[in-house]
Amino acid sequence: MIDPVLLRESPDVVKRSQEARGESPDLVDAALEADAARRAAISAFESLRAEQNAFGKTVAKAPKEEKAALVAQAQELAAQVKAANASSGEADERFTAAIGAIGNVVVDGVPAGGEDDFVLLREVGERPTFDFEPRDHLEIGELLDAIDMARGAKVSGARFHFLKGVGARLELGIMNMGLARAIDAGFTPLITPTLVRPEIMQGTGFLGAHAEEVYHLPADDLYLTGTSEVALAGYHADEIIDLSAGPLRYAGWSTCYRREAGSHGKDTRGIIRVHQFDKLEMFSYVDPVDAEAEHERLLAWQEGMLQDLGLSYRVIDVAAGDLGSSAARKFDVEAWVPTQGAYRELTSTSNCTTYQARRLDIRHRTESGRTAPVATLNGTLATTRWIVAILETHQQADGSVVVPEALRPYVGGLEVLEPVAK
RNA sequence: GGAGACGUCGCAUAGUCCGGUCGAGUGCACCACCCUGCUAAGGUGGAGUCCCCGUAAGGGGACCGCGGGUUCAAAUCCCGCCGUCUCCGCCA
Repeated sequence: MIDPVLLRESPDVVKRSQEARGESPDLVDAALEADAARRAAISAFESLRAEQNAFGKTVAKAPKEEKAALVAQAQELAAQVKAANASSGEADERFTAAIGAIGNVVVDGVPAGGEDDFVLLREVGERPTFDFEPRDHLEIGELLDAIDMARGAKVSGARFHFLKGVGARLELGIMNMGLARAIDAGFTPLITPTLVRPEIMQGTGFLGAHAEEVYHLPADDLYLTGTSEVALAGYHADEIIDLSAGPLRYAGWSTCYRREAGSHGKDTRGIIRVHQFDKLEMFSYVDPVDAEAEHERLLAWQEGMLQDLGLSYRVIDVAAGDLGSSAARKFDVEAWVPTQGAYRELTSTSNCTTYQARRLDIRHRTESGRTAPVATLNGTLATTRWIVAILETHQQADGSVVVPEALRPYVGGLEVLEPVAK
């Protein structure tokens, strides 16, 4: 949730952000009213409670014979307190709902508008050209006996796949390459739970507009995570963490599960969009003043990976209307996919400022000794989908694929992936 | 799966049977000062988190795993949930 103090003192800032997102600025006024109502209700309850507490002490000290009369008086007060407590609780719930409906205040400079209103920051690397008809990633994957969609569907249904042989090695290689770099950069590796409790899923904001995307196990009331960000953010929930030595950085390794509920018929071929994949995710807890700088650092680490894998890509500053509710700014790095003649998202990095931390109650101690919410940021360092860009970019006429040099140490020194005769 | 124990202010604990004098004692750790002069001891004081009112000083409220209930009043009684531990069984 956003900072209630900002809401109260600078509602115009919040309204502008809502407008940039294409969402209603009226939510801001509604939240302000709910805030005023909540505070009035709290005050009413607290003064009654103070009276009751004082009265309770006189009852306790009173001699036995006077107690009965005092207790009778106290009963009236108790009923009032109970009612006031209930209405302050309701007012608080209404306020929480009202402020929770407001998305994070976007960072200055984020383009307004929707999906197509992103700002292109840069294009890096030569787009590959071929003197033969390039094959798409699935065709190559099948030639290499690396990707098996048919058996994935047989065993688990549509949008499930097997990675086999060099396919499996390629995925582990990318993930391990990312992990090695993350460790070099000071990240602590973390293999995370992929089933989480409702409050963690809620706290990270994934049960909002995109709740349909999330697998739920009703028998145990647990959610399957679509990214390790969920567990990584929940890791320090309800804690006061120490940032005096700099950011806390984690590299989360996990399988991710997504229902892809709203994307029937989209990207049905191959492993671009699947229900289950693996991902290595960077996650930083930082002092809010350092958040934008950390965002640039996460982006730089991502770009370093793409560059060393020899991929052509562009970086976009995602428009406000296309941000999740927690993100104040998001950069996507999209790789060129030759057979689609398009850039496809390989990584995404979001600066959630204090929005997520406030909901999960993650704080640090400031220099003055007070507590304050931290900022959280996340960014992809490797996922299954990268295989698409790697196979297509580095393919050769005979169906073989050259392994980028930087990746070779992570796939047992393989230099070229050769088609398998069936 | 069966049986039982436990969850208190950083850590360790007292308090819970017999509800009010307990937002809560003690030890350790911590911070400030004093004393002393040495790799330590002693003394005094301070210190939790969150919210509301207030420019501030200050005042008020909530918090004893979480959520309900009983009561004028709950750390203490009742119920549910979560978690930890022990034993038995079962399966790796």
